[in-house]
Amino acid sequence: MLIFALVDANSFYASCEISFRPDLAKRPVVVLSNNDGCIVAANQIAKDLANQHTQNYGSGGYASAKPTSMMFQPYFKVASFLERHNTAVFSSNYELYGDMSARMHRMLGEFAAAQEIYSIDESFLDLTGMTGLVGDLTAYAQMIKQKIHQGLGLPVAVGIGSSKTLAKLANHLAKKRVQFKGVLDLTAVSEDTLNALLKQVEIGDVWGVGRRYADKLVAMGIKSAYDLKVANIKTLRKQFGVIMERMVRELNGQACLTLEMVPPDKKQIVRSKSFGQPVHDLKKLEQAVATYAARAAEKLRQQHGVCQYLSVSIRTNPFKQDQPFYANHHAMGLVYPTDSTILITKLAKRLLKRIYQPGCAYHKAAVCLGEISVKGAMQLDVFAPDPQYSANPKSDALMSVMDKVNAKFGKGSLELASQGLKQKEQWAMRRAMCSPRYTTRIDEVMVVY
DNA sequence: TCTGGGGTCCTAGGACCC
DNA sequence: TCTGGGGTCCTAGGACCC
Repeated sequence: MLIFALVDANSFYASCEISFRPDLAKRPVVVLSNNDGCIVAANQIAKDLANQHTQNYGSGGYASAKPTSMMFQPYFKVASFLERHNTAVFSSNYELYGDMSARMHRMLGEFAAAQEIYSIDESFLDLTGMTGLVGDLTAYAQMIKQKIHQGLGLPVAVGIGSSKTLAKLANHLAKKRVQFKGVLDLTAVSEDTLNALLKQVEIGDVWGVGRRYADKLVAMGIKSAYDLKVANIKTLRKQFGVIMERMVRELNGQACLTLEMVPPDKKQIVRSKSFGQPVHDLKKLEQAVATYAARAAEKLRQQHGVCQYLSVSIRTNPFKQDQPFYANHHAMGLVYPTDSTILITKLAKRLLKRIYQPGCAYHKAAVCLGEISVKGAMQLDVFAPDPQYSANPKSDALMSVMDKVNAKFGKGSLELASQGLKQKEQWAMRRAMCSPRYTTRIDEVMVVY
């Protein structure tokens, strides 16, 4: 039997801050998002406080699957309430959290042969076959928990199960029920006990069940994790697809998901941020977009990628009822995939100009790089869409075609030409450029596009 | 006054090809 | 009765995660 452990830090951002300020341990602590917009982390004391006073500020505008009444509240709505209760409030410090996260994951990696770093504050560990080495897994997990606390001052909970979904679920219970003292090993309990525990977990708290699925499942009479475990797998498969089938199997202890020890490269890199103040001016918008583009390009180069798709979006504040709402985005494919900051920022600015409307109070901008591949592979892909041309992708003939295009229409004209083209049209253009049949018709190709 | 910033996967249907 | 059939690519939309 496979055995997975999920180690998850409690209220990670808040705990990081508390770690350096032990005097805060007995006070409510919250951490705010970018521009101090809303609450993204709250320690247990703050959460309890909020639960007692939910009616004071309602459930908030964010549709979160599993809302804790405190999380994602706009800060301004709860600021005075928090102040009355002597809450410590922090702006987010992502460098600190990133550093603490790296330390925690490094430490956790020491406790198992295999580790998957699942998120900033969660690791899956492979504990399969460890009982012979370490004996009781609950005791082992308690030891892990204590080491992390001693080393970093971070409280963590450990859930153990025979599938990732069960480990997640065990972690959830370990955090919620004080009697487990932060550790629950579902592989060590009897079937009856396991089922009794699953009955106590709301369907929406199962990993992979968001609000939409939860609503639908409840309507079908599936209200708890146990209900899902024993539900008819074929019916669910038909109605929800393969994801739900997998969840049912995982709940039954059949591991369908494996540990991913090497994080895959990103398929898409996004940099988006709301502004502290409304921005009207194109120049200022350009600055922001150029910065985001440069950061995204940096990230792209870190994974040795090149992007083939670029999009820029801007919007006004959707919460401002008294102002007209405007949101738009524009995308382009790049005939030459690139990781160049200069080119990417330049093209991003060009896209921005297409969607910018004077007179709007902009609130947010974003840059997205997509269709990312490893450098060498993408070159081949782009220069040789047909196998018959792939023998020598950088053949003299091809290069001369490109030289010819650039000479005739100016450097960068290919990017310009491909703006707004559909994927298919781009391929057609590339094929046209690569194919000896078309080399004499470059002028036509460029004119057409 | 003041409302986050990232990501992934699956599916259905249409276009197109042979 | 039954009006071809199989395959791929692309896109949009819907769901989820932290």
